[in-house]
Amino acid sequence: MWIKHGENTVKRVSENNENMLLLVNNNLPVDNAVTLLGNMKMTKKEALLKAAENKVRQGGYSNFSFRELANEVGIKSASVHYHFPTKADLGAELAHQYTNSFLAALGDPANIKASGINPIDVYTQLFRSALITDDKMCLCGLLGAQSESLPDKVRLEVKRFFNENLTWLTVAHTANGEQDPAQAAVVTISLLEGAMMISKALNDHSYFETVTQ
Amino acid sequence: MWIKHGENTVKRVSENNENMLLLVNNNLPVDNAVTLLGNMKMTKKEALLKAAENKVRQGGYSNFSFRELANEVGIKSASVHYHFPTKADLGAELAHQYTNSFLAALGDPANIKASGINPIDVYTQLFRSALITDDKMCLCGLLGAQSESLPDKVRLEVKRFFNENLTWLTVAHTANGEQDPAQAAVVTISLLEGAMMISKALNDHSYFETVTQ
DNA sequence: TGCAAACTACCTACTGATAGGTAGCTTATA
DNA sequence: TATAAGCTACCTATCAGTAGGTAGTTTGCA
Repeated sequence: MWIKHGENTVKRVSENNENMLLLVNNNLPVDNAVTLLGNMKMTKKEALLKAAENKVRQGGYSNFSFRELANEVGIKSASVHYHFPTKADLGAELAHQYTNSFLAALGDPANIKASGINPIDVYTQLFRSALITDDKMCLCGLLGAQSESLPDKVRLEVKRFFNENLTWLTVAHTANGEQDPAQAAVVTISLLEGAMMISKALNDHSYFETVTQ
Repeated sequence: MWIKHGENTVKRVSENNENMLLLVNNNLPVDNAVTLLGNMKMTKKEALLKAAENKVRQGGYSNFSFRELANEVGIKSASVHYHFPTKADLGAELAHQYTNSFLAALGDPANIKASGINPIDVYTQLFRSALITDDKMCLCGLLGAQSESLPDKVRLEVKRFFNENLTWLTVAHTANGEQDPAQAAVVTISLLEGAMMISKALNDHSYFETVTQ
């Protein structure tokens, strides 16, 4: 079923899911076909990653399957392999993008400090919103804990998350005039990841607040 | 193959694993049949829990299967159900015993303080040996992080671990004359679990040492 | 004889993965 | 401008392997 709509073509993809509409912008490459999920516009690939993120942040790497993701996104499980050849590829790309988004949201610690704000407060706030807004663990925190059982390429991306975060925090603590910024960096990230873990385990965000206050 | 040996009967269990010997003490109830794993004497049930602990501390709750455990212990997967009706029962008992062993190893914080030792140092040392000696995560730390995806009875035991630990630490910090012992307790456990997570993720125990020094 | 602790033999559900096919679109060529 | 070739993003059908779990049976001891 095709509906012409200006420069776009809208197609109903799934018969048994009325919300699943494929919107093809005729000026865009086919590659950028987007899916309307409520108000969110995203490609199938993005939707798959988003669905996987939710699952992994609840129960770790083995908490998602190609079938589950496919059902949520409205395609068949075999088609997921078109976007991600193997599960490890999906996991690695997920951790990679998570790290990039995280760092982008943080911004430059020097600029933050220059504008009169403590970069450590910004860092803490990002962890807080990950826990409170999403009510979920840090993706790489959970994956880091189960590091030993991960495929190599996933473990490598998780390592990258922590190395990049330690670098950012070391710069931030240096800007704050800390005497041992590298140590302060490890303490900061340990405290936040740990507080997140306790809050999830006891199902009570106030533990996170107790630690960060 | 059975070998009489005094009051014991030794049986080779697995053909392709020469170390797997079943030692039945004829004076003990059959229930207490013990397995020789290297120098360790333990019942099949204990051996199953030990094998499960190793798996879970590497990759979480879904990182062990009845088949794997059975192979390691030298019985069939169906026989595991004799000791643990369901996987959730096994997981719950595992977390329960882990908590008990942990608390037993800690001892009484008041007694420790009375003998002139800082109980927080004892607590830190127990975490350190869990990480360094076993090269593994804290069982309940990993399970706590993936709390949302656990069966109810397992999640409950994990909660118990953290509640008991927070109680212990609050008593310890009170003995130390801390102004806010409850807050100090959450900070202590967050820091240690977090440091463990980072050390596992980056595969470098020195991060734990950096945090605890 | 009764019971603990295993066994054999299965089952259903689900896992990630592969092969081969197709509709609609784009690009290069004649 | 028409057509051939190739691409994207899916599809159906199927695979071997593994998951947890069950029913009924056997074994060796007390």
